[in-house]
Amino acid sequence: MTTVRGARARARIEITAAIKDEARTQLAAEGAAKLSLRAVARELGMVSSALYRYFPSRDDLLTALIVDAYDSVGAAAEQAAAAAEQERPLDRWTAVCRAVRAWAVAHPHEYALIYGSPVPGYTAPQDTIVPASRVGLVLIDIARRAHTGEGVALPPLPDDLRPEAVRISADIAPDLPPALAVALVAAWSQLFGLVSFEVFGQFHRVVEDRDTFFATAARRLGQDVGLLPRG
Amino acid sequence: MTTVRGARARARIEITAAIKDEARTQLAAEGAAKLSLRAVARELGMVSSALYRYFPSRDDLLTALIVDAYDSVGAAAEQAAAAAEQERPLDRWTAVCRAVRAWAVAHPHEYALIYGSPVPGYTAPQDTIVPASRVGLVLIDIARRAHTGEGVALPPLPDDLRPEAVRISADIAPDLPPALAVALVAAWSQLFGLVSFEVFGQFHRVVEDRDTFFATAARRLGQDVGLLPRG
DNA sequence: TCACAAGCAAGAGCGGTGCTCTCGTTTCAT
DNA sequence: ATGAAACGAGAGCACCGCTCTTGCTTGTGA
Repeated sequence: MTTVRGARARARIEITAAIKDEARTQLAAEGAAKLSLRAVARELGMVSSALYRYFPSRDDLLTALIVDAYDSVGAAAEQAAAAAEQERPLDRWTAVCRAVRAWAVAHPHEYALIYGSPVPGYTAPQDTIVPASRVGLVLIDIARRAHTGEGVALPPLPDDLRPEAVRISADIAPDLPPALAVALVAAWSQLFGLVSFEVFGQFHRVVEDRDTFFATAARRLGQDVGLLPRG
Repeated sequence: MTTVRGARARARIEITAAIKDEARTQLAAEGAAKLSLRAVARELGMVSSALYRYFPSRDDLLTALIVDAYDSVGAAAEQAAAAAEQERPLDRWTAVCRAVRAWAVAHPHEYALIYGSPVPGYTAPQDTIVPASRVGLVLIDIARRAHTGEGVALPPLPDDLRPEAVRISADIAPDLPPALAVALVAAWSQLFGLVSFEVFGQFHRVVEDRDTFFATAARRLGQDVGLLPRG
């Protein structure tokens, strides 16, 4: 069995969670740059060296927070998709986009952790790869159901992009046409361009009514992947 | 006259430049997080406290680097636009996009400084606002010349977005129709979504032939702001 | 059951950081 | 020429990530 063996193991789980919680609090308050292991330990009433029993280094703590953040935004996207189950593909698409944006606005520092400049080294740890794909999978699924349902309308693929489009399609969604796969990847990154500019303040004194602006932009993004505007 | 008054003022300019150069070197080598004032001073053969005569704090040094980076990518965009002077608007658009991407790939850490997570506090210093708009101005100018020339083709503006579109248009380009202004802002942010995902590694094991992928995506972005594909 | 290994908290300490303050010295303007 | 401003050097403060050692506690296998 994989049940908790005893008080020791249970305590370890609880303390690990408490460390991550406190770290998230400091992250939200001051940002990733000022997140300090010593301050976390201090706040938890333990000495800093004790914290290294749970996370081998500061970067490992950050990696754990990154994984959690990916899972959190991924769950938000999945939940939005499920809630819009009965709606038309384009409406489900925008619902998911808005959920991602809402999560980002609510957790700006966690968003910065996963979609801002890579903070630790330069290569993402292996643990983060799967959680990082959850939002993308939701978007792919919406497109897939539109494709097998009422169909999608896409412009033709340029000749020089066809080999790469075939490769991308094989990698992320072998059942979808290459033109759709490549449009999805582009829309995926452009969605986070919209969100990043809002969260990182590039829209300051440019866009005011960001809700409405984003809703329209997200809808056009959905049309760019071929989702049809109306019956 | 504003000429240099003496050896002292000349030395100050040179030392300030040397500090920024060395800081940029360390930035390119290790990233913004590991940029250390002491290390910069050490490398320049001066003591760390002397460096504070030139930059009041580490954040001020970073701000100076941010301004320079904005100017650098802005100059690259303007240069690309000038080089494509005679081409059709859509081709000039993609030329500018490719120049921005090329700059970002060549200077990933400087790119991260300006389009990644805000590193110092949360509000951008006043000095950065004007340089930050240079790329945007280039894109606006391309659209303006297309608009007053062969025209642009844009989908209708949703009713609920019209007030905000009018506001944006008045802010950034009063001579352009609101629908065009709002499309420009969206495309602007989406362009940096594409670039950020590539520079920050989100395309790892997803997109391989990034040159071709980006070229097509940038071209479609140009069409999204109404630039016409062919005569 | 009990000894032993593993897990754990605590403390001291190392090298590094941003930043401040003081103290002579050099440069410039009056 | 003299006084003010700018400057470089050094010491020092508080904090950081991280390591090592020292005892104590917990769980386990003989």
